[in-house]
Amino acid sequence: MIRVIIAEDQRMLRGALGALLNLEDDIEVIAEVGNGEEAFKSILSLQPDVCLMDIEMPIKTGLDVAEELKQLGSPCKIIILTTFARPGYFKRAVNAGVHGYLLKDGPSDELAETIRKVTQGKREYAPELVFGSLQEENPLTEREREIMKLVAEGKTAKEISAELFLSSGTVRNYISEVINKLNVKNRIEAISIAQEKGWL
Amino acid sequence: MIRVIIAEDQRMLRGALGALLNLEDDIEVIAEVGNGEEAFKSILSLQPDVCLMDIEMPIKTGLDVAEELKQLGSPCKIIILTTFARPGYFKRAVNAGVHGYLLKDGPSDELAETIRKVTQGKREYAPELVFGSLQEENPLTEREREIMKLVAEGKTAKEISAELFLSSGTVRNYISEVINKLNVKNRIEAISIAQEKGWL
DNA sequence: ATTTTAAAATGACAAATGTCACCTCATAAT
DNA sequence: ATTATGAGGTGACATTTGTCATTTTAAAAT
Repeated sequence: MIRVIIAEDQRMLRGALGALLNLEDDIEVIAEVGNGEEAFKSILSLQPDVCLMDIEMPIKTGLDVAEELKQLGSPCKIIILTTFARPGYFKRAVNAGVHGYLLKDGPSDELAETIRKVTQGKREYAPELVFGSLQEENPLTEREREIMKLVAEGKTAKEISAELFLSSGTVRNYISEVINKLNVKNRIEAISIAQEKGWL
Repeated sequence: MIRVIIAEDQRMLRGALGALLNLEDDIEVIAEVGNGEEAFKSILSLQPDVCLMDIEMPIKTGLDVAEELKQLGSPCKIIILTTFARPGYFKRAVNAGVHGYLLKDGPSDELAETIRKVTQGKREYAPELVFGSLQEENPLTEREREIMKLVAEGKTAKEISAELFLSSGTVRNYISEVINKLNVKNRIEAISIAQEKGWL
């Protein structure tokens, strides 16, 4: 019997996946949790074979949990299940030694099969990620992201400069640089693109 | 036997819900589709009793579909299933005569029960929406929304004026009016607020 | 028939934005 | 010791943006 924990903050999906997996004779869902911290705790206490884990969850992300478990040398196999095909996420997940990385856009009927493979030590990654077409790498520096987030809230260069203890000229230089990098014509388009790609 | 169609663009959730509902003896999932247009077509051709429908889907939103079906006088009961508790969405849904409005954050085990109630003509709305703050109404006119959508893409007043056959001064007047209505200081903040409230 | 209202336009003005060339300073690399 | 490199800065300039008062026109409302 393969013992599984599901960590996913959207209740409807969590419940549905639980029901779906419980249909399989060789799989048993022993817990369903809604945030990263609970996931971490219940993996330690219940010692499941596999944890199906979302990335964006309250308190701790799934990647945080995976990294901490790796440090502790936990034998629990992690399968990341997320909406996001961002290369940054994927890279971090692979480094954290996760055994699977699936997309919520993928088919639900292969899920059980993936769980079985993973318990045998195999690894399974969504083909979209392994082959090309991974979303572009975030080209913005930390500082640029920080500033663009404030820009996206509608703050002016002057306000941002006061908040970050810079001159307003410097802020405008940063924004200008971002506009240039993203190859767009103004800050609003830059916001629009950056948000769409998840770079913000 | 209650015949159900599921319209949801996230495959994993769609598949899992399908499996979940097929467990019930009195419910049969006769189709699963991934966008609004397919949903519309298959409701007309397959004549299901109930359609479980997401709002944000490719091509057509679930609300668009619900409204068109109402016009045609379709007997199919619609249950909206969405992440978003926006009052604008909810109100539009009620006006379109939908029989249910559930949140993806809600429990999955009441889903089958809701479907049964709805087929009996009852209506079921997520309590978060019925009680508590069905807050602010969208204060923007059709024209203002149209312009703000373009503004949010980073288009300049001049570009928008060319696209809508207006003068750029008029466009700026509209934007100014929106900024005033939303009580913010510039177009970017206006975008930020309007998107947050789902007014866009 | 007259008044209201809404959509669209104009012109003028101050403020904010985007660009660019060039400067300073500290730290890392050679 | 010298050279990049990167974070931060300045000043100048042309555009764009935001505001406002005022006008025109057509469609509704009275």
